[in-house]
Amino acid sequence: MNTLKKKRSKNERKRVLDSYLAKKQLKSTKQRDTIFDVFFNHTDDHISVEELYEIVKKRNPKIGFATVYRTLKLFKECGLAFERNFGDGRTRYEPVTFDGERHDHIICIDCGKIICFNNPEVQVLLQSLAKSNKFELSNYKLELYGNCDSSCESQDHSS
Amino acid sequence: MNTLKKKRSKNERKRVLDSYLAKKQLKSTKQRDTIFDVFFNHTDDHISVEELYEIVKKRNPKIGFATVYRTLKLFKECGLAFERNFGDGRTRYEPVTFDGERHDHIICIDCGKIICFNNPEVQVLLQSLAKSNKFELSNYKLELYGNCDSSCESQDHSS
DNA sequence: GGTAAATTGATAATGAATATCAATTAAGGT
DNA sequence: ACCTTAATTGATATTCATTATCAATTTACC
Repeated sequence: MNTLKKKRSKNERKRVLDSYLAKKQLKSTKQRDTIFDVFFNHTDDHISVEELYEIVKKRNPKIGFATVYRTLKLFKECGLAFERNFGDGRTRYEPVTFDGERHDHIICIDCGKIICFNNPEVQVLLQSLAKSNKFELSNYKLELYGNCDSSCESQDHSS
Repeated sequence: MNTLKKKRSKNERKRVLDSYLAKKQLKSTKQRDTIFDVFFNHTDDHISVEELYEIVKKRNPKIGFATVYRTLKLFKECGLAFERNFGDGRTRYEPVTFDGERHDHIICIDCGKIICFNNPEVQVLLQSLAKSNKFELSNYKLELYGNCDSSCESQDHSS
């Protein structure tokens, strides 16, 4: 089931990309296909451009990093990827998920424990909030910070 | 009333800064005072370092931009300023407000326009969400990304 | 296959942020 | 007020991520 779902959204993504390329009179290339595969099959969220470049290079060492930059920007333009900036000075990208598969995080300030949650109520509220400000919501970033109950001082979250 | 409030939080901030300087054995300087005044009296939220530097320079042309960078970092360290990264590659700072005046942002992907909003409903919902995950919520980060209605392609957010 | 236009990859260039370092300045003791 | 020490400043150089440039290559369409 999980596999099926993955495959389906991969096809959906491919369609989105292809239709965007057609619309903008851009071309389908091997490099874009490779980067597409690597990016959307990568399990980690929010990968940095350089990390992605390193993986892509293993598949095809001839691909330059400028192309990776350009392609991620392309994915972003057609709504397939989201750009994130944490505090470390490098841009990260994450796949935009379809049909409510998104999740957000609660992070414990003391021990670094991270809990994922998926709350439709939040999504509805934010949607309407954007609308009342005349925005078409396409994504959002939400992180909760606080303290978890358990005695959690001992853990570390430095990476 | 508004003026009173401003004055009070300014004094509170001054106290926070002074006690931090004392604790860390740092020194009080004219440059820091100038930047302090300009930053906390500036009406715009989330000012970029360069924007702030331009204003500071008018008061004291001898202050270098490195000092502005360093001082904003200092404000951040002692909890007086938030560091924010929107998508435009430059770091922005905003004063940390006291007594629940927090606000969040909607950012236009195309033109970079930023709208602030303060929605109690969101805060209540997130509070209960944290609680149901056995977390004591102490802060959160929320940014909405989307497209604003107006023909925003023509706008520019680079300066 | 041929042609026009988009794409690529290597490299140069940009731009924000930080490091360096000699000169200056603040703070505390005398 | 002076002295001493250590922090600070400002000018400049440097780093590092990202973007621009451009000749060579590749794609799409006829």
